[in-house]
Amino acid sequence: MNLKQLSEHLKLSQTTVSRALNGYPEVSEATRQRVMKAARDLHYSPNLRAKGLATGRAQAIGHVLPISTQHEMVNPIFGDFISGAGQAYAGAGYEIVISLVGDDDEEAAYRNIRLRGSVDGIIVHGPRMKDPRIPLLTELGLPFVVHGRASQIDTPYSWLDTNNLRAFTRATEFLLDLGHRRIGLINGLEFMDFAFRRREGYVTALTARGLAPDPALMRSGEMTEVYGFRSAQEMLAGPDAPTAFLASSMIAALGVRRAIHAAGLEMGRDVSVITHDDDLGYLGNGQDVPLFTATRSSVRAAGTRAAEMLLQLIREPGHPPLTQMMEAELIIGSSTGPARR
Amino acid sequence: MNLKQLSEHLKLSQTTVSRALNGYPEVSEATRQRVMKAARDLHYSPNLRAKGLATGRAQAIGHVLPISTQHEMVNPIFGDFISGAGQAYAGAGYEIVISLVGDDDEEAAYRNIRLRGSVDGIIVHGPRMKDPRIPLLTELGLPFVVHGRASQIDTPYSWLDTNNLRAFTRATEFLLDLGHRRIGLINGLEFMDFAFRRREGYVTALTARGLAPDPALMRSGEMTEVYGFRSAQEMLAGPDAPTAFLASSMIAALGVRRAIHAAGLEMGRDVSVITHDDDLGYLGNGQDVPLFTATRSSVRAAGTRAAEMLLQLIREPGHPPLTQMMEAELIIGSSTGPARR
DNA sequence: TTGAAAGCGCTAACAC
DNA sequence: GTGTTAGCGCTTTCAA
Repeated sequence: MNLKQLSEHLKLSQTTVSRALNGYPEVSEATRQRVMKAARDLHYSPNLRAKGLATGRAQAIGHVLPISTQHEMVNPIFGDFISGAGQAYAGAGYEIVISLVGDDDEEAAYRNIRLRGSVDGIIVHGPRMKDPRIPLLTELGLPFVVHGRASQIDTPYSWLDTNNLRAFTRATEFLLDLGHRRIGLINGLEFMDFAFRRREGYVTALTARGLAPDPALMRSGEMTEVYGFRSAQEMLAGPDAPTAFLASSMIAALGVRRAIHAAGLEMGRDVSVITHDDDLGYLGNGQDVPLFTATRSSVRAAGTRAAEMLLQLIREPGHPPLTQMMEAELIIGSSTGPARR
Repeated sequence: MNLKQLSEHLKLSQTTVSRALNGYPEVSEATRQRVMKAARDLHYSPNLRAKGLATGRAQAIGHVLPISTQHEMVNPIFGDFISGAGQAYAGAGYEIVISLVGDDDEEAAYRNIRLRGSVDGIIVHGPRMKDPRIPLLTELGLPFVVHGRASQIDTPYSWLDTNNLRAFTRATEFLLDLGHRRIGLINGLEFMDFAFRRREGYVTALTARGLAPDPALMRSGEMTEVYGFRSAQEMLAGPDAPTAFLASSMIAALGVRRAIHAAGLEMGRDVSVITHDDDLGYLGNGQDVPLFTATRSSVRAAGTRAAEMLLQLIREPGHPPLTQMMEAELIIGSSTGPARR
């Protein structure tokens, strides 16, 4: 069933039917009702491609996932984020288009997204500290919102981010307050902006207490379990081993726990661990588990919010950039208890 | 830059340019080269919407995620699966469209996907045992491939699935061989097909050894850490506590480990745990961690394969259904060691 | 308040 | 081998 068929069925012109369906004021209320009813009864659903061609709007939002040989993992929160975003799009009649972009031909890929015209705006995922996509997209004039930030870019752009610096500052302070002086940092890849900011938070807290950050206690890598295990194992084997760890992901923290166990130590007695867990939001309520967390529902909320921001930018071209900071919750469970030092 | 402009620039008709670009044989090689070069130089990229309108093909594949109030989590492997699928699509020039479908208006949603014409085929995620989407899509004539299966549906359809039954049969047998007789099953929601089959595997292995499955040792729920913790805690507190656990997800297994620890027991000495981990494929190599695993790369491979299957079905309408079974790897690490009973 | 007609960017008969 | 022309399904002037 297409517009033409529907209009013939109703003995009206396509124009009138189209107007009735799209809420134009000039159709009489009677016709509108009649059209609406027929559309429903006959299961009419407009062809988005045709509509897009005619209007120049795609009625779709692109979510771009950078796929790199250096960091192969797709962030597991992606599903939750997109499900939140989907909620915002659904109301506005937008579809979601996923684009996977390798780091080899990044510029061409984004230019093509623009030229192909299949999206009206995009959400940029996984920003690096000096992400070239931001000036590029600005130049291309394609509305976009970054999920995260790029610390080394000064020109204004729209973003929504978790306060990673503050989260790690607080976590570090918490451990310092418990008396820890040697705290291992098991961080993500630090060319990724979120990881860079987390380290900044860690370093900030240490230096504020007059402690010099020790490079031997800082690791940066792709956050797998094995990475967490090896990093913690090396630190624990070294001279002046850490009495606490700050892990940038639940998975890496799993490895850290295993290393602690393998060293014959006990979590919460000999060694404390705090995890930042926005990469596994569905952990539950974190009961008894010490962590900073962006829970599933907050990741979803972030997705919805980012989508709303983007839709606003699309609706109002020329609108100045929108930004939003989300604070991470700090949940400290019993097993963090003061470590024996 | 569109076709018209490009053709004017080249002083050729749109037709010829279109043919040259799309590999039709009737253009002379010289013209084709000239056209290709100009297209590259001028950053020409065809408008997919217009192309789709003209051809009737959308050049896009839909991935449909069921969003339910009963199981809110988006499977974290989704990102990896789609990144694998994306690779297959990229080569064929397809885009990825994500649709989130609630369980309230499922039928209407799928009908609309069909009518809107924005995808040429879909991948169905998260199948339930008797999933109504399968007969519906068959009726609609929209090519589809199910990621997983629906045990209670007999009519043939295309699917790609992990051998969950076999994985859990083997895991259970492994524990039985170690001398365990009381094995707790921490399973996913059993109206989901994967969870149903996993229980079948567990039950099969027990009964084959003449053991009756004990309902007190079987749990079904959404796989959070808290769920694993509570389930294991209850079982351990009961009379005749289990000496081993089989957990359907890494996250739930985390909770199980915590419950074991809280009960004053030790993993690998008092209690063994095996995890099926296709929901967290990026765990690493599982070294020292006992688990069945669909690794990140295998999840990705599954995505690629499912996509290839779908593309074939789209290319050859009327092709009989394709099916593919993937075997889970069994990785047993040292900490599984025979339990003291 | 309604309709006729042009056009969005592209493909595909059908000529030549 | 290349060009002309008529759509694909919809929106949007312009006219009535």
